[in-house]
Amino acid sequence: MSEHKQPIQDENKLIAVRREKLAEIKKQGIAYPNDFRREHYAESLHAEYNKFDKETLAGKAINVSLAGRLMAKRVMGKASFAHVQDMTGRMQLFVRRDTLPEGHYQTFKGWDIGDIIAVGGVLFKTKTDELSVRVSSIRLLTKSLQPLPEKFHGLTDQEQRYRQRYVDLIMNEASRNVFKTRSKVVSFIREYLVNNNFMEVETPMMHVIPGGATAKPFETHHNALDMELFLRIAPELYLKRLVVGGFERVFEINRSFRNEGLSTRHNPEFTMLEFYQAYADYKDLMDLTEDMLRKLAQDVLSTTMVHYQDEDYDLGQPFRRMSVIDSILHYNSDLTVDNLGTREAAVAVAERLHIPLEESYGLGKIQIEIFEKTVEEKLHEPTFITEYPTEVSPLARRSDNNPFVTDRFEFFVGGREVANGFSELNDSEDQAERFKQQVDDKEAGDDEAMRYDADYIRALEVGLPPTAGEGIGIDRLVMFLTDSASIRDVILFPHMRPE
RNA sequence: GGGUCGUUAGCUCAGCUGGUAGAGCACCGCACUUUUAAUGCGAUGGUCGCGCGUUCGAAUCGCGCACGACCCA
Repeated sequence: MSEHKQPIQDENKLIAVRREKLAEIKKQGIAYPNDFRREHYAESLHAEYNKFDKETLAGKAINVSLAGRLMAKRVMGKASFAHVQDMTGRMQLFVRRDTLPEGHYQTFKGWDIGDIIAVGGVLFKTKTDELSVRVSSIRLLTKSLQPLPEKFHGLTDQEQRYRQRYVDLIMNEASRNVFKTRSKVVSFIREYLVNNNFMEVETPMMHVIPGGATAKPFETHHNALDMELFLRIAPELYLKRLVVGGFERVFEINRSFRNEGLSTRHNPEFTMLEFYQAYADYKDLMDLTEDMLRKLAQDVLSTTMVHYQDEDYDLGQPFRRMSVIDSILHYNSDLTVDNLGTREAAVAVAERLHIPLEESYGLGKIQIEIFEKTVEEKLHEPTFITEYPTEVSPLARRSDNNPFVTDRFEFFVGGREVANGFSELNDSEDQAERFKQQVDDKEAGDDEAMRYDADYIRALEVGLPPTAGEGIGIDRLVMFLTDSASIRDVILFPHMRPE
């Protein structure tokens, strides 16, 4: 965004009035003091003292000091009520001329909604039994120049909520709660994995060869080295190098970047958990995922029942498990195994479903197209889908029973993909062949196909122990747990076009 | 990329078949010592997203553009 400072004559009158007040404050001394130290928070005061009745509370004479944003102000002549909001909640203030030093009440009356203030006083309960502070000292710490949205409707305009998230967070408790939940989700997962002997690591965000997923990368340039670099599309290949190095359980929670369209489910930068466990297979990870998500919900929501977009989901029940083929047959009663058994038959099915196909698509890719078109959105209850075709799984280990498919699963809930895991391909020769196939696809015009990563092959040649790995989209998981319809609602600063 | 809807005061929104731009809240002034969307009285506040066109006259009709929301691919 360009310079956003506006000429004074363009400012509206509300801001002009506040700027005049600020000028007056500056004239009188330090306008932005930073010597106040608070001792209390709204939420803990409510938790501790709401239970006492008026008389008991008065007898205790609890002195408190609070700071926060002035959110409401009701002046009734020589006394006023106000609400101050801190990071934990709100507290009502009872401000009387006669209990403040000379002149302070008059000053207070000139303050605006949105100003940051500090107060000191004694707790009491009003005649409606609301815990409040009888204010005996009051200071302005930061003058707010921008008027906040109207108190009743608040800020409802989606665009402004995303662009001015700071205002959204001031005005909308629901929005604050989403991001508090998000923070808890990440903390819980970190703790869960660390408790299971996983080690948190950080791997490069800027890649010479973008790998670990099929997606279009963002390109950038290193000036000193004069070379092209890519923002990572996944950390996968580096994390497996670490397993080669002997860190047998590693995880990373961080951003990846994909140069794709924006939608309610896609932001160009998004947060992924990836973790890798040696001497484990994809079934072990399904078990881990199920256990982790169940405990996550219990920890973060205090229940395994999740309400998402008008439906209830119970993460306490065992998660369903079915193969790609079985799921297609389950949701397409008109199809049989034979309809999916050969490329010709599958093409016929796809064409009937109006799925656009490319010449290069093999049977496995076509099966997945049919799966995505007819099954994915119907996978509401928690479900693991397994046996993904090798053709669409260039980094996954082939199944011992059927080399057409891999030891892979994806996890769906609420009709959305949330996790993707598999037994890792640790046969360096097979991996080299698969990279070559990807390179061929790329040359044939698939700009999402992977590149050949020779160092990764060398690492596999050093020897990757039998390992399983998984990625979980944190944004989508948080959407599910916070009943958010759009990924923008769970990203503090979602990508927007410049104003 | 396609479709639908939206953009009017700081915020939330009205504004009919084209005829001088409205409300509530906020803000400013006055009154008010237990209010909580405080109340009462008074005043102020607009590039109607941007551009072009039709018209005597456009917030309103048409075309284009920008930004956003939702749906579809």
